[in-house]
Amino acid sequence: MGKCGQRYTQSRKEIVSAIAKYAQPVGIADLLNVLKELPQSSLYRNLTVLQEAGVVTRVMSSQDGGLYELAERLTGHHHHLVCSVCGDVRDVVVPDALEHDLDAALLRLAKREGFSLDHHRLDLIGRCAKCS
Amino acid sequence: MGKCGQRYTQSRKEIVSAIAKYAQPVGIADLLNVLKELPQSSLYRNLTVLQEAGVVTRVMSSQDGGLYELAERLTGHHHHLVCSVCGDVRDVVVPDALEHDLDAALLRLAKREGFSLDHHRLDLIGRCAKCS
DNA sequence: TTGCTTGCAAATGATTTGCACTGCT
DNA sequence: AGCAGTGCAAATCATTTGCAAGCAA
Repeated sequence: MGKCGQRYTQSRKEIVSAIAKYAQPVGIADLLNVLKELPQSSLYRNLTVLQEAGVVTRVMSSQDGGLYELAERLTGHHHHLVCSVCGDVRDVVVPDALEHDLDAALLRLAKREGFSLDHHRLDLIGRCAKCS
Repeated sequence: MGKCGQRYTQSRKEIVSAIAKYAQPVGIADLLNVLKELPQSSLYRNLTVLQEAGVVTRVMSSQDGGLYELAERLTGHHHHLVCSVCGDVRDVVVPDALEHDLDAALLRLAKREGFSLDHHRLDLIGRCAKCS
């Protein structure tokens, strides 16, 4: 991992690969369930470290308890389908053309507001197939 | 308000007008600070009711503690500039043309995924003028 | 008078932290 | 040796809830 003194320990590897196994953001409970021997305090601590290291990202869900996923630089840029009924979150990729137009427009907008844009976050809210 | 048996009580009016006074999403702490005589349990309870009544919306912030704002049907559709340094959230309106294209594209996308789209949420992440 | 509201205090649940200990390097 | 990582239990913070009393329709 590197820069500072963080080590890429066994636990951290396991956490990352556990998250990687899912095709969508994972909650703490699920992770604990998979990594049975890992105490939750360690999970939390490691997730924080991994976040700072830019390896994982925390996704805000309306449901309590945050969800975690691999950082975009590992998975590619994507957005989320958020089911407002069951709280399920799934990844989607929007067409490049749209993404491009969006970026251009948002950059212009941000500039006008004196805001230095880093990236954007786009969620589609609605009902998943199950909850329709 | 109406449909069910919810009443538009004094406290609720005060909460709504307190939120309305801000030009941006407000945190619980700020609200309590303005509505000094209101116990926080009542604040929480009333915010929940107001949310269900479609009057206020809860905005997820990376910082702990949610932020609240008036529902879009009262303020108009808008998005957020989120400062990743100080956590400040400010409203922005994006050009109609873009909004329109976005909606069209997202609707198509959602349909393809078997997801029934209700609305979208778009945040611009970066640094506000102060934190640049 | 029936049912929604309120306050208060206590309960919850998610996340964080202190501390002593283990393990890399 | 010296710093980073770990477990556990206790602490913290935001939010929720039970209950008895107040108020509006």
